[in-house]
Order: sequence, then C-alpha cells, then structure tokens
Amino acid sequence: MRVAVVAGPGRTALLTELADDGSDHTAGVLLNDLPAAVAGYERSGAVRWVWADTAGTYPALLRAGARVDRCHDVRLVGALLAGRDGAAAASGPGGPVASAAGAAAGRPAMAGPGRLGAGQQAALFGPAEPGLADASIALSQLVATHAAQLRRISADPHPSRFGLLAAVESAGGLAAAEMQARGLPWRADAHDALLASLLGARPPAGLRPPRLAELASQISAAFGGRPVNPDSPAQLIRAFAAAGVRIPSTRSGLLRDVAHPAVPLLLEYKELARLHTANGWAWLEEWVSGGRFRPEYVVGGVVSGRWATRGGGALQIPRVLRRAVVADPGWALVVADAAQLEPRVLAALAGDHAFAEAAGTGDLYQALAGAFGGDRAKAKVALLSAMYGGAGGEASQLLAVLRRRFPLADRYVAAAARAGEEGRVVRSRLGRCCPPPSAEWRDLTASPDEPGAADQRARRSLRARGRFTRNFVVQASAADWALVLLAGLRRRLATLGGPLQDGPGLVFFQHDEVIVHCPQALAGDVVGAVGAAATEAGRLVFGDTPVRFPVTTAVVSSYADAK
DNA sequence: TTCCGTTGCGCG
DNA sequence: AAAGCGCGCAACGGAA
Repeated sequence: MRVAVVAGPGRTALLTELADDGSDHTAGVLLNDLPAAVAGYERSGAVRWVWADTAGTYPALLRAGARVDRCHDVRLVGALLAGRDGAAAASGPGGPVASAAGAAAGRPAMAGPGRLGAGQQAALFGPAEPGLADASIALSQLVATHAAQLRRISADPHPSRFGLLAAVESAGGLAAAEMQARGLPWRADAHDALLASLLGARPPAGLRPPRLAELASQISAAFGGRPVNPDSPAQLIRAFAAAGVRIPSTRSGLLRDVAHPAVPLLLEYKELARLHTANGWAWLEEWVSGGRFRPEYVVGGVVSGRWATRGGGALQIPRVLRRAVVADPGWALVVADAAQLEPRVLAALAGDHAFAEAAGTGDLYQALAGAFGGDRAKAKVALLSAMYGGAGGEASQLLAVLRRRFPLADRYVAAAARAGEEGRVVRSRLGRCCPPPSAEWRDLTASPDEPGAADQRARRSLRARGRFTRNFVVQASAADWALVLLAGLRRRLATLGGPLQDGPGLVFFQHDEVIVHCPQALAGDVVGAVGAAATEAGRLVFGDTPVRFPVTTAVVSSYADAK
C-alpha cells in the first residue's frame, strides 16, 4: 500500500492512503503524531511512503525512532523524470526551448521542490489551524504529482527498469538519511595522533605546523635563499624559472621528473600541506563529534547517479586517515568493495560473449591478459582507455587489440561516443539520462568545417562530449548497480539486528564501496547479506548474464585494515 | 573588503 | 607511470 504524507509543524502531518494507480480514495487524515503513525503502518505490513522529499522529512522521523522501509521520493523521482523528458525533448525537433514548453504542458504543476516552504510550515496547524487548507492543497498536489509520476514511469520504453531506478533512488534517500544519523565511527584521538606524527604539534590558527614550516624554509634555501611560498604555484614557477628550470605547472606528477634540489622537499610539502588544509585539526573540530563523522550525502548529486556530499569532503577522505575509522568496542566494520565494477558493467551492457566469459572470473584484468600477451597491466590500460576515451601513447595499440578480440564491447562504447558527438543523449542501463549538451556547445559545434581556431575548438568540444557520453553509459550503469546493491543490503540489514542504532547499519557509501557497522557477532551474517545483495543487484540490473559482480568483504576493526 | 576563476589534489 | 571520465574543497591572486 502507498500512503502519501505531508508533514506539518512538530509531529503533525496530513496523510492519505492511495490506490494502486496513485489516486486517493480517502480524505486526508490529520495526525498529531506522525512518527507513531509511521511505526504503526510499518508494523502492520508492507507500505511505501509517498512524500515530497526524504531529506526534509525522514531525519525527524529517525530522531523520533521511526524507521521507514520503503518510500517514493517525489523530488528525486521528479529529477529522474525531468532528466529523461528534458533530454528527449531537447534532442527532438525544436530543441531545448520546445522541451521546456512541452514538459510544462505534460506535467502537473508543483511549487518549488515539492514541499512546503519554511514560512508555510510555520503557518500550518496553528491554534486555529489556519494552515490546514494549505496542507490540504499540498497533499493533493503531492498525490497528483505522484500519480503522474507513476504514469510517466510506465510510459518509459523500459518501465520495469525505470521503475526499479525510481525505487532504488528513493531507497537511497532513506539510506542517506540513516547513514547521516548513524555516522561513520571516527576516532578523534587516532586522527590527532596521526596529524601530530606527520606535522608536529598543532600550531595556532593561521600558522604552519612545525614540519611544514621547516620544509618551507628548506625550500626557500634550495632556491638560493629567495623567499618562496610553496602554496603559491605562481611563485614556484617563477622561482624555478630563475633557477633555469621552465615548467608549465607545479603538478606533483610533473615535478617528479624535474631535477632540482627543491623538488623532493616540495613533493613532501605538498602532500603534508594537503593533509593539513583538507583534513587537519580544523576539519576534525568541525566535522567529528561524539566519535562520529556525519557527512551530508547528496543522492543523485552527480549526473551519472553517483552520490555527492556537502561539506567535509566525505568522498575524498585520504587513505592515510582510514586508521581513524574504528569500530566501537564489541563492534566490527564490514568493508565491502565491488571488484573492477566498471569493466564488468561494460561486459554486461555490451553482451559481448568473450568479454562476459572473462568477466565471469575473479580477476577480470588477469582473465583478459591472454589477449595482451599475458600482460595484465596492458589489459587494464586497454579497458580504461576504452571506457574513458583515452588514446594516447601505447593505449591506441592496446585499443586495437581490444577492438579485435571484443568487438561488441568496443562497439557499445563507440556508439555512445558517437551519440555524444552528434549532440544526442545516452542512458544508463536502468534509464538515467545524461544531460543534453548546452546551448554554447551547440553553437560552437554547429559551425561548418572551416580551417582555423574556431574549428579546432569545435572539434575539441565534440570529442570531449563523446568522451563524456562514452564514459557515462558505463559509470552511470555502475551507479545503477551500486544503488540496487545498497537498497538490497539495507533491506537485509534491517532483518538482522535490533531496531535503528542497535543493529547493523550502513555507515558509508562511496560509489562502489560500502561500510557496515555491526555487532561483532553479526559480522558473518552481514558478509552473507552483502554477497546476496550483490548477486541480486546483478540479476535485477542486467538480467541473465554470465558476468559476475564479485564483492570483496573484510571484517575489520579499522577501515585501514580493509585492504 | 568581497567575489570569483584558476590551480592543484584527494577520492571512485 | 600516466591517461581518459566523474566529483568537492582549499588556497591563491586578480577583479570588482
């Protein structure tokens, strides 16, 4: 059963049960205690909550102790549909302008992001309930929008795939809120000790830590005593030039090949300065409290369907800091990582039999090495080049081998690249659409072939767009798979342990990797749940394919010990 | 002073 | 080893 709900102030809400087609057959019911009602529905059987925005609604429910099993997030699903329909209209006759008009005509209106603004919420259900009328309007808008979304999903060329995408995107919203509530276990003392060992004692704000100050003065000395701020690329380039070394930039990879006494000092400085500025004591104070790091996940924040985070740089935690991620006493971390996910996804997408057979084994690159004279590294370069569109140096020969041995895989990404260069959009396996090219891109690439700088720019843009769509089909389909895995794992974890904070729970999700925090006694069950969820994800996303999606799991006390 | 584009690097 | 794709964040330095 589906139940639509609009939250009011405090614990109040307006709720209505929905028919299968999304229509409401009852009048809205005014609730004084939404968390209690949610808990009641969850106990009584399968229910899918329909609401405007999980991120705005669910955290308060979690704080009140109410867990939700399933939902339909109208904001997230609306974004999926808007991406699809906007893309379809933009690539049809009339272009983006027509698309906006057509989309507006075919879709029910919904104010803003689909939830009550703060001002409206404050006005809801006051002493004389003056906001009740507004809430009724919001609820009927929600119900209408949701019903329209169900119709638009069923109108997709692949309705079951797109329906699955809508379901797992919504489940992702639930998981994101739960992960933020639970937090990633983070030992501030271990983090602090690591900083002290690498940087020295914590300096007053604005000053360099001892080790960085020492390196900075050594760097200046290496440039003959000329004062140089190693944080300034411009100053460094000038200093190198004065020493007779001309470099186009100060990237580490480039500096590594430069013979100058300042280089090793500079490389060490850059690495430590990065740690200090990005994840130093200031970060620790701002983002870790009560032994937890609580990033704010942005579901679908990346065009490919990957998640982003807001604040704290949660998806760019440097590997060296993983030793600060430590399970609570008596608990364990189950760290699960999909092995070589993207090439496996390509194998399944393309239906390339030889490729898929190879991907049915453990080490995909090793399995393909035979095609490259037994050289695993070459197989890896070839595959990455195929998925990313690179063709520099040795890669072009390796790509030729790949093309000969696995023609369907090559054809699949080549077709995606061609679509991009022609200004068309491409979709992931479950139907997530890449954004259409911008108006600037169309202007730039519409010019006829005339030799000159403008034409060169146009060609570069065309090829860049081709690389983007070539990569999109793989990265976005991998994100499909990972999201299905996340949803399935979340569902299984709920059956394993106690409610909410007492049982095993997801605490981290990074593209193709998840971490579960669980009581030690349940770690084996969690490992089993991960495996089952991975198998299920392969079947749900790709159907009957010989491709396997193995997941490496490690039961550890510290994230640093996972691999 | 604030704002913003560029540079560089962390993660997948 | 780097490169081709996708991101977020901090510092710099010139523009406003």
